[in-house]
Amino acid sequence: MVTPNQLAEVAAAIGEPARAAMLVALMDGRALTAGELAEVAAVTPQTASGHLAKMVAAHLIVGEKQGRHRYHRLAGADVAVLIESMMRIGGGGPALRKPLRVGPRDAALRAARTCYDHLAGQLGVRISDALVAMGAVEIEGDNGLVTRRGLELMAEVGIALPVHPRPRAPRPLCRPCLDWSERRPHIAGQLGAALCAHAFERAWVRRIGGSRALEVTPHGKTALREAFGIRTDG
Amino acid sequence: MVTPNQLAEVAAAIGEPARAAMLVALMDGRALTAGELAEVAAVTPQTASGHLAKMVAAHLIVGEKQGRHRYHRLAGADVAVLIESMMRIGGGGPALRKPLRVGPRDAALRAARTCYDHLAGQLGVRISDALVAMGAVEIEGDNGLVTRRGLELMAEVGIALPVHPRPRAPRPLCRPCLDWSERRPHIAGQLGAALCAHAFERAWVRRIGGSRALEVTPHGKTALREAFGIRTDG
DNA sequence: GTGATCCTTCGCTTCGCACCGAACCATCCC
DNA sequence: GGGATGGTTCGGTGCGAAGCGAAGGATCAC
Repeated sequence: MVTPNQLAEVAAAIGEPARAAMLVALMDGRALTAGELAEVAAVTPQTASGHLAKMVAAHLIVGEKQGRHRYHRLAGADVAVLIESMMRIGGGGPALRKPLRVGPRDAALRAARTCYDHLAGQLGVRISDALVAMGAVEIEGDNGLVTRRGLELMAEVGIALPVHPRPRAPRPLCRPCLDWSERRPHIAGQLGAALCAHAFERAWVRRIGGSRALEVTPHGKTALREAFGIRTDG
Repeated sequence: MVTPNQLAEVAAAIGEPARAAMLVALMDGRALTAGELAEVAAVTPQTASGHLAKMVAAHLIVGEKQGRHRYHRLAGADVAVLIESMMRIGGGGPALRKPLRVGPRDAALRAARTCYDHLAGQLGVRISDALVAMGAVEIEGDNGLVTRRGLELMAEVGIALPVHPRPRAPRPLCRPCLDWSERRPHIAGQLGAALCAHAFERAWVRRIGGSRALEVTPHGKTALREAFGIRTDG
């Protein structure tokens, strides 16, 4: 039998403006402190503490204590895609009224953004397409895998991946994630996270105004073309 | 800029036990009257009326007046997959604790069920695979299309589809829908709905105890093998 | 027409919970 | 040690919403 009450609990944990604001702030995959989350939600620290406890109990976020700070992040990519699909229903209007014009209206968000811990938007999809075309990864339906050639390529570029990629690992090496705006898969999983981290470390991309939107740096344009043959102008 | 408040509105519209129960009852794609929904939610009709109005305002369901009855159904397949993914988070526990064992625990639900208005579960995925193998449909990422050969095949089997399948129609002819338990795409859209309706009309399948779970009838096993070459025993 | 059924609107009560002030732990810095 | 900073716990207040009873359309059956 299914569970209507559990459904209500999860939804109720999201359905409050302050908590929703916190979740949106966590959508980029970063871990934020309780105080920072209190600020983005415009509530006092003690109120935020209660909200965070509720969301942890609902398995939406996880908290980790570090010194006198407590960092919170989304419990998983599942939560991120859940929230994105909810925003699509709420923002884009009903599917029956306006079937077109899905995705964020902000052009910058459509061009490039982070989705949980990996790259999304046109940039994410282009990288994904390029890796498929190069035979580095294979994507079929809901499953994805990194080929031997892909492992070599990542090593060349300098992206570290686990040496023994076990199947059925706690976190898959490569997993397709449906892109919100492009409606096509981009690469998530450990490979997606590693690519994203690498892009930040080498300053291929940087956040626009601390948001989820990204811009590709001039140096990044060159590096992306050399590494994966991707054109990012246009 | 993104919209935390719209997110909260949608979630709040789901996050109440009575409303969640109604949505779960509508998950099979049928349209239920306000009175029936009041019963499944265990509230009085006047309370249910208020709940239904809220969910209509949140674009989760749509209401249609017929005589003195008012039928309500989910606003779209988007809503159905949203609710399924929410139940996955709430029911299966956090993704970090038990990464395996996704999908409904009920074996019958895994085998065959309805998802909104089309077939899902092993049965749905097998039909989808068979149609792809026969060249009747093509699925690529988030897009799907019915080939000329597929139209011929449907005509042979006796499944009616719109004669002029316009691209960008208000509802796509064929759309892949990620299967909850199988984690692979099955066929939704108008073709998926037509297939499901046909399977019910010809008594290929029937509901188990009025739930979303389906069983394939002996006659259905034969018909599915003849029409699409699908084995349903095992 | 009259009665019955289905649904909605109105008024009211009650309960939950978001919010903050104050006080209380934990940790870091000096 | 003392002080400062980040978080949490504890009461208490107030708003909002879920719930039902009663009354009011709307539609069908006769």
